[in-house]
Amino acid sequence: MFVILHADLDAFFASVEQRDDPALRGRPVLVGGGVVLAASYEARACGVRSAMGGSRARQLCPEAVVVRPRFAAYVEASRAVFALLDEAAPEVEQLSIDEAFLDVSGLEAICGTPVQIAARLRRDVREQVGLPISIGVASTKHLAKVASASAKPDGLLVVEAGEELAFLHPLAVERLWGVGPATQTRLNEAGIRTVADLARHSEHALSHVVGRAAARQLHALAHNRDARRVRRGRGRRSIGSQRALGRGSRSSAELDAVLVALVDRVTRRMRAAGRVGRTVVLRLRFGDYARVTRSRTLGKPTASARPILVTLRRLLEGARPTIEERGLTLIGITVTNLEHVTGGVQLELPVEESDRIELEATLDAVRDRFGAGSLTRATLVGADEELGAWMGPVDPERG
DNA sequence: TCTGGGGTCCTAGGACCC
DNA sequence: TCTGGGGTCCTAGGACCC
Repeated sequence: MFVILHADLDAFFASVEQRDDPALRGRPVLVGGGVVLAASYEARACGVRSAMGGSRARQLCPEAVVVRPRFAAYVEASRAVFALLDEAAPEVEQLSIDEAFLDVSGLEAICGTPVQIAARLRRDVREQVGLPISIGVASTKHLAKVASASAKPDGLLVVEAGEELAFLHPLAVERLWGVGPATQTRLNEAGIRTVADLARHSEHALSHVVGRAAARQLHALAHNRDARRVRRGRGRRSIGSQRALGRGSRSSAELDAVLVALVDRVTRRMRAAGRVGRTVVLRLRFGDYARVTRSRTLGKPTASARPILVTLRRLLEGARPTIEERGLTLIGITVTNLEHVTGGVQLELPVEESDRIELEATLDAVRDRFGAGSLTRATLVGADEELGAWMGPVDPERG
């Protein structure tokens, strides 16, 4: 039985602004003018939500103070919080700048009960970083995440062992992680409104409503089956950058300059991270807010600007008629199919028995010893062909 | 609701190979 | 000339998350 904490800073960017400027405390604060990146709880009381357009937000909450985002301050605050999280548990999985899972199983003798750990963490973050943080405690990741959302703002919610389904089933389906507007609409149209409704349907029946993969996930979650473990980051799968262009039309030279700047930014980040990528994606948004993507896969992975830029220019050229017709409001690029820069060592690990638990433990030990990003490829060579086929699902490439 | 900047994962069709 | 089944890779789009 596991005990998992989900820790989530409340209205993170807005809370940092209120911490650093006493004049903002107790007042509705919006971070970001064009689009709301974060809204303080005072602003949320008027109905403002993050990702809302700035004009709509000011209409709902005319007395709100709008501040410019200060990303450096948020990164700094996040680092300070994660330093405390890392002290609180051996296994910490960062989900985003303001959110993490902690595995506190088996720490009772040393650190106290999970509730004590969570309470201490909340106090430390408040006293040492000056920010409110909500924590959910439960036996699975998913439930801990739902619990922390229920605990907000500045709260602690524990779902006791044995009480999981009683907590989960009355909730509306959109409270589940992975159910957004589109899935919610489909489920509602099928008469499914609560998690209990979801639990009454078979996985097969759900697959007709939301597709196979989503059905499998929702069915499992509705029965509180979630075997995902807390683990340190796997390393990113893609690196990208984008730029909104506003309404006015741009010359080819201007568009090319934007493209060059984006390629420069992305390839710098790739080199800094020691990553190379094979697939280049051009992302465009038009005047009517329709979006398209165009992609090309290169012969070999790279992090240098030239081949990536040349590829993107060709893709952009292909889209020129549409751009001229509808106007362009956003250019984005993404490099995916990332690999780590090769070099380093190759290890050969003998596998004594055809036991995938053993093998996974061995791979985990390699990650622990050399870092999560160290393991880029595992080739399984068996004494007979059975082994390779049987071992396939282990999927060690995901290191 | 009139729209930022990052990401992740899934689906589906087509090309191509055996 | 017509016909299988399975697998992988690529491309495009969609949904979701913070």
